Amino acid sequence: MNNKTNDLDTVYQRIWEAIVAHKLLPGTRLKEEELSETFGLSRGFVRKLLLQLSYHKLVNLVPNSGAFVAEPSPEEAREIFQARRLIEAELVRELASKCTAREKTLLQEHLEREHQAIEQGQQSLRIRLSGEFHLLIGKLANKPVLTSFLHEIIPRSSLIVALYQDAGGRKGKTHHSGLSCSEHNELLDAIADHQVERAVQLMVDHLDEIEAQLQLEPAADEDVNLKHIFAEI
Amino acid sequence: MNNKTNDLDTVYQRIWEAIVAHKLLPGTRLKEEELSETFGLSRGFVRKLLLQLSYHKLVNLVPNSGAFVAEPSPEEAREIFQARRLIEAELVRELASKCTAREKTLLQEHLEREHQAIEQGQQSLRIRLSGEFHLLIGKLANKPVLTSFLHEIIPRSSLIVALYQDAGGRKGKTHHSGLSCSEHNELLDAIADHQVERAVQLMVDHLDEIEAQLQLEPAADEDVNLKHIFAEI
DNA sequence: TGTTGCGTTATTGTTGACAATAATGCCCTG
DNA sequence: CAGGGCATTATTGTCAACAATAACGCAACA
Repeated sequence: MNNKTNDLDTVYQRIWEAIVAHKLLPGTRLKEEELSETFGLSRGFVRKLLLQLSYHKLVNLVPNSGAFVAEPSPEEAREIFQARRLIEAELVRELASKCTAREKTLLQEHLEREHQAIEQGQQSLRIRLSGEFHLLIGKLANKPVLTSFLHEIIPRSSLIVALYQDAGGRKGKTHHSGLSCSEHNELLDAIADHQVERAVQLMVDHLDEIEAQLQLEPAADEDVNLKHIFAEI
Repeated sequence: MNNKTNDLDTVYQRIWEAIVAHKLLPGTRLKEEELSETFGLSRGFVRKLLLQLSYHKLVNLVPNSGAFVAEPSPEEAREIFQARRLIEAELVRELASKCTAREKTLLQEHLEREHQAIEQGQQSLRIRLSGEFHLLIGKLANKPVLTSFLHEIIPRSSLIVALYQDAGGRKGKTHHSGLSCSEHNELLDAIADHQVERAVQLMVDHLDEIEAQLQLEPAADEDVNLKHIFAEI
């Protein structure tokens, strides 16, 4: 029962993967004691964990009530992608302007791992690596502030993609893993070749592509709306 | 000794004002027990408080060592302003496109309070209100994600301005309060008149103006650098 | 039968005591 | 007298018991 790897980051990642893999559905309540005995952590640690998850908007922390895995709205989803385009375009611009051979290698190695994950069918690993590619760009661009913003929204992006990609009608498109990876490859080439504006455009297109594959209908008018309507009091 | 207003937000704000007003100098250690008896809070609360301050990068939380008020580097300062230009240009663009009469009024009322603070010489209030004007723009633009980013960097901006504005040579420019406020006025007019690109330009210029008034020399080579140099181990 | 109020239970929030750790100063030794 | 190790002290980190709160179900009444 007790895995050896019970530090905060590991558990954080396990929960994150569970959420993204739809093992934990949006709205699910995460009870402190339950988590605490599942992972063999004290309740204090679980509390910290939930706090972190809530900072990243992966769970909703309601005072005196509990922690629930987040269900980002379509509006939220759209704004997340707007923010990503804004920030990542800038990061790519910076990196493409000054990308060294060493940095190119690092990006290539990362893409290689992405590729392996796809071949071996490790879906949740693939999603994580895909996100981390974008984070790596920010890191190499040497822009800690903008990159920290990315750290906040990329996990949310993953949740959004998991939620809206083939949630509704399931219109044939199962996974776009290969597409995403090839787009990453193309992007890397442009960055390494210092084709600044082309790289920027590729990044924007890439993000548009991901967003376009989501089924972001105007928002279902369920009973949930009651809460939203009266939340402003 | 025990003020009535000892909730978390209030204390957070008091500490923030102390930092920005240079009552608490960068590098100062904030001992948990000290804060706890100063504000009549339990150590647990103080811990939460410090955690929040560290999320906003106003204090540096070193494990097993303590909390120190942050000393943002010139590079950090520059990136903060770069990020602000990026984000706030977008927010202004959104708001200027769809600014209603009611929103105009809200902004005007805010500027009025700013004006009063200047007249009455309430410096720290003025700084806070000035930041809150920018946050209000984000809020009215109805972009929670981008606005949450602003919430993270505007307090840092205030700290940076306090640190670098008349820190070094003190070259005659004491305060630019009036300037900043008049720029806010001009910006408001452009937004309310739906002059989108002009408003965007005014915002960028405004932020440039603030940054230009800072003395961001390459970084003072004090003993502090030792820490930075060996921090990468 | 539907609803309102109350009592019980389950869950979160807080606190204070204790453990672990790092800073400090002292003493002992070369 | 300088340097290194050790003991002391000050400070942070953790935990477990307790308090507060909200969810739930039951029962009484209209």
